[in-house]
Amino acid sequence: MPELPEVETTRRGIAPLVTGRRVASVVVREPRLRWPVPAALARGLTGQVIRSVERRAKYLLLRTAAGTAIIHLGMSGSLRLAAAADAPGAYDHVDIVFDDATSLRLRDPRRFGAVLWTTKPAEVHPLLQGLGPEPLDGAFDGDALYSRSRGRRAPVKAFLMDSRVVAGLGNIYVNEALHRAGVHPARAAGRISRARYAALARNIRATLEDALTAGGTTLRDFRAADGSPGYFAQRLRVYGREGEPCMRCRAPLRRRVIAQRSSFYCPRCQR
DNA sequence: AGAGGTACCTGGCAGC
DNA sequence: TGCTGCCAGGTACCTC
Repeated sequence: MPELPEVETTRRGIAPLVTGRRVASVVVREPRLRWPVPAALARGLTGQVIRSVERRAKYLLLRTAAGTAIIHLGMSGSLRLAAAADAPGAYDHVDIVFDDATSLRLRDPRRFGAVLWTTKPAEVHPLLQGLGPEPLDGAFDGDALYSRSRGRRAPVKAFLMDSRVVAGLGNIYVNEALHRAGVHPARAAGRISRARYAALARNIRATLEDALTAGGTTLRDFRAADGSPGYFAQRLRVYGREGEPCMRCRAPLRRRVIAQRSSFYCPRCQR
């Protein structure tokens, strides 16, 4: 579920609650996530103070003096602060317990998420190393997309979902940004002009910022760290709206699988 | 190098 | 009510 705005919403929710707190223990009830939760996580985190909570793409980074915990929410993960008396549920796989007995609790029914530990700078971790620019950074613009896209015949939708091209864009927001920019999702990435990539970059940024303002998108079960849902689902222009009229031109929206994922678009005003 | 397919795992929902 | 089949927000990894 979580794309960049949901991960960032989570980060903003937990950062003030865990920054400066000391880890007393780590409880791993189910280590079988995307990758096994390493024993080094508990060894490394215990006794450490959380210095900051940062985000790179869809990865959350809990930084300490000894190393960094890397957390990915996968498709169904969520994080919240649990009280000491709060009994864990069946999908509450990992608790990072603080010295006041509250804990940062990872819930992940589908277990596509991950919790890893690195003592090196997180930026050089294999999962983070090849990532493209952050779409909300000032440095991200259409030229970054244009120059990488030359010669690429893959659909622009697949191109934009490649985290080496731009970090953190998932299926929902790619659909939305392409609609806003008037670009057809199946168009070959290498056959889009510099000017249109500039518009696309602007619309990627605007879409993500709007979603952040709304607290993310709750389609099924996304919840922010405080349990509140995201309200961006009501503002989605194309995602999940097959057959409904395009908000711009009233033509019926279509759904089609592109790059193995559902794509929603307007056949009239996306070219 | 790039493109396309597969795999991981489980819940929710539509349709019968 | 219960069963079946389909669908899902991510992404590493494999092959061609």
